[in-house]
Amino acid sequence: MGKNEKMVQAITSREEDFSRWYTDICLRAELCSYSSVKGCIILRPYGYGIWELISCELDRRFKETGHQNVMMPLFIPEGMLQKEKDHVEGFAPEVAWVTHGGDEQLAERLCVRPTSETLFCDHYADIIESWRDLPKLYNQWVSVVRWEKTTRPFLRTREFFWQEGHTAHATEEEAVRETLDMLDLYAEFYQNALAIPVLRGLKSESEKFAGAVNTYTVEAMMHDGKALQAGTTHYLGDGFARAFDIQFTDKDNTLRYIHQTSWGISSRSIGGIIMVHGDDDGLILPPAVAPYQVVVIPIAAHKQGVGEKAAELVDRLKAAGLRVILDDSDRMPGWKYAEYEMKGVPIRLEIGPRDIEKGQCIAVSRDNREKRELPLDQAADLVPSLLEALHDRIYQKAKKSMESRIYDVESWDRFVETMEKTPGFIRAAWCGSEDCEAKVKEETTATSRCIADAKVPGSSSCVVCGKPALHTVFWGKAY
RNA sequence: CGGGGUGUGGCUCAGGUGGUAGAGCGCUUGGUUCGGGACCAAGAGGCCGCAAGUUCAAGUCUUGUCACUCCGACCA
Repeated sequence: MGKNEKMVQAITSREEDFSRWYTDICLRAELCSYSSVKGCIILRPYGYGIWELISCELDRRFKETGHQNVMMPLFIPEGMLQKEKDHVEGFAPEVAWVTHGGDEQLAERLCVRPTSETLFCDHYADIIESWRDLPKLYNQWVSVVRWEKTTRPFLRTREFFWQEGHTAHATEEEAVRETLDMLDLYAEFYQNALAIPVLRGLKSESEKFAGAVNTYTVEAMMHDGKALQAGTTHYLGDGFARAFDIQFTDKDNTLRYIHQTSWGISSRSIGGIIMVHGDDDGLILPPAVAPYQVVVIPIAAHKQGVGEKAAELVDRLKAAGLRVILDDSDRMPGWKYAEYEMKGVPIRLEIGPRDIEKGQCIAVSRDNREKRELPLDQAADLVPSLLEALHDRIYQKAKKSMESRIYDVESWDRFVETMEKTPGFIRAAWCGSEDCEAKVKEETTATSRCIADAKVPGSSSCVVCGKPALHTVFWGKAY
C-alpha cells in the first residue's frame, strides 16, 4: 500500500526505464554528484567508500602476486605519446591537451594521460639494463582522462579512476603468463569481491587495445542483458620496447627487447555493481565492498535502555571487524529502512524494546528481506555468516541470470532475431573475418565481446557467412 | 558528432494572450512521536541555466550558448 507506492516513487523502476533507474541510483544513493565539467563526476563519501574498498581488495591481490605500486606523472609530452604508431592512432581522438603554462604557450604541448603505457616505457628504458632488472611488476592507482563525447556516471566519464598495471619481462612466455594470470585474478576478484560472474576470453583484432598484440577481457552481463567490459589485460609484445628502445642484456650477453603487459580495472566496476545487483528499491552491495556492511536501527530510542543496548551491539560488531553504522537520528524507523535499502547496506539490525526484553535483535538481509532473530550475545558471531550467505545468493542469482541469457545460435536469421528480441549474449561460431564482425555490428549494433576458450560443440560454420569457423565468440550489445 | 527531451528555492513541479514569483516535499528551531517513509507550531531560503536582443516592462517573446538526459555513431 502506502509502503509500496512511496518506495517505487523514490526511484524509477528498472522495468520502466533502466537508464533512468541507473542514474537515479547513482544520485539518490549518494554515490556521486555531477560536477561543473561535463563527464567529470564528484565521488561522494559513499561512492568513494566503495571505490576505496575495491582498491583495497585489488591492491591486496596485486601485492600478493609480487606487484609494486608507483606513480607516473599526469602529463605526457606529445612526442612521447607518438612513439608507438598504433597506440597514438587509437587514443588521439580522445586526448585532452595542455597548451599553456600561465600565459605562455608551451614549446611542446602536453597530453593529459589517457593511459600510461608510454610513460612506463620511457621509464623502463631508463632503468632496465640487465636480465637481473627483470621482471618489473608495476602498478599505479591514478585517474586518467579520455575526452568522451557522451558520458554517464561511472560507466563513461571523461576522467575516471583506475589501476593500471604495467609489467616488463625477459621473455614472451613470461609476459603472456602474466597477462593470463592477471585475467584470472580479475575474474576471481569479480566473483569473490563483487559477486559478479564474468566471461573471460580474447578480444578480436578490431576490439583489442591500441598497440597490443593480444587483449583479454572479463565481460559481465548487466540486468538489462547488455555487456560491460569489466577489466582487460593486454599482452603488448615487444612493439613498445622497439619503439622506446627498451633493451636488456640477457644471460647469454646478447641484447634483447623486453616483453610487456598492461592491465586495468576502473571505477566503471561500480556501474557494474549497480546494474548487476541493484533492484527497484535501490542498490544491493556485495559485503566485501560495502562501506557499511551492517546498519543498526534502534526503535523507540528514547525509551529506557534502547540507546545503550544499540550502542553496545554496535561496539560488539565493530570489535568483530565489521563495518557498522548506527542510525540513532530521530527519523521514523520506516524512513530509515527505505534509506539504507536504497544505499544497499547488506544487513539491517533492528533493536527495540520488545527485542531487548527477549535479549535479541532482528536481522534483515537486503537482497531477500528475510528476517531473523539474533540473540544479542551472538550477533557479532552470526552476522558474518549472514553476509557470506548474502554474497553467495547474489552471486548465484547473477550467474543464473547471465547463463539463462546466453543463446546458442547457428544461423544468421536467428542471430538477428535473437539479438533484436532477447537481450543477452549470443554464443556463435565465427570465421575470423573482420567483414563478418563489421556486418554484425552494422546490422544488430552488437559487437564481439570475446572469443571463448572452448569451441562450441556442433557448430563449425561462421554464423554470418557460413564459411568454416575458427572461433566461438560471445556477441552482445555493450555499454 | 547527429536526433529528441529538460533547465524556475535543496528536490518535484505550477506560473493562458509580457506587468517584477508560488505550492508540495525537504531544511532550521521548539514540542509530541518512533516495530515499514509521523504530527503540531514558528521560521529560513529564488539576480527564474547563462548571454545578447525586442519592449516603458521579459520566468514568459527572438537568437545564441551551456549543462543534464535519452536514442544512435566512437570508446574502459
